[in-house]
Amino acid sequence: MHSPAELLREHGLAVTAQRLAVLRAVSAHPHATADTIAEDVRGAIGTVSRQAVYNALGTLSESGLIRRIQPAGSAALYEDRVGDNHHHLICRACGKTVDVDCAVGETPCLHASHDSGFRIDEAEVIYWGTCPDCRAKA
Amino acid sequence: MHSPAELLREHGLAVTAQRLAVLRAVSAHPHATADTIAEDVRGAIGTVSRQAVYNALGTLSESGLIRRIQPAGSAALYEDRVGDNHHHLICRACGKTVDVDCAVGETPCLHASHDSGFRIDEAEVIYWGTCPDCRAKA
DNA sequence: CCTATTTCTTGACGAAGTCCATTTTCCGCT
DNA sequence: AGCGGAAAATGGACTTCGTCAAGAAATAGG
Repeated sequence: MHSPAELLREHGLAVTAQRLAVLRAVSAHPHATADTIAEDVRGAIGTVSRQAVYNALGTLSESGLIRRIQPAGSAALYEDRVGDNHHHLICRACGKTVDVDCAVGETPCLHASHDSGFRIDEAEVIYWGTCPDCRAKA
Repeated sequence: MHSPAELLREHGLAVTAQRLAVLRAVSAHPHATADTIAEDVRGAIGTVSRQAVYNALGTLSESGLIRRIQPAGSAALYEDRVGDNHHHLICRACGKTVDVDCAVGETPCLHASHDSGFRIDEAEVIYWGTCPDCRAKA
């Protein structure tokens, strides 16, 4: 088992209160925006600059400790569920975002029909629809 | 065969020089940004307000005459290839975007493993990778 | 404990897009 | 053709999300 602090060190990152708080916040609020994360972090450690939050989220994403998703028409969202090739289902009406496992198998759509010579490293899948609540309202 | 003007009328939209020019521009530059479209339109009809371009692109997208894709880290792109469930392959380095047909079949990933009660209307797939040119440079 | 490096803070800046009030254009009707 | 109401375009201010950059502070390793 690794503590969050150890996790950071293993990735060559300095351990700071801000980063730890960001990690915790992402874990506590899956699919939250940078803004929401910042608020949570402020509640936890008093004050953080917006830039520190963006830095932390960016660095942690690059290190693979968290994952960033950027759905059309909204700010970027962050989650701590990484390494398991899952996708997202987003409500067009209210923005509610839920995880979905891939329908097809291990690495679902990881192979395009024709790769045009590209070296593909990720297949990003977003399902768009209407959530039960918003369907009820309509 | 439908002329562009007829196409607009059929969708209950007024026919304006701006819209026609936007349609032509999208057709001429697949995967272009609103900005590029605006420039092309200016070359064609002299002058357009930015807002008119955004309006046209938005309206045409809603009517299904063009399609908008919003890749992470770049402005929205527009294309006129619609109705054939195809996806996109984008180079992380240079942003080059190419169409790919779905690997799995007709409506490829259109069914998530568990829909959480959502009514899903679209599966958006973006493959990320490195294009041949950028691989050569590296 | 001391220094070099990394990280955080602050504030200005930038891109992409939206809002809104006004003017212009389109389109069905006569 | 000409007219009147609806739809669309214009121009400009404004938001939101995010980046850049310079200096201050905290971290890590000897």
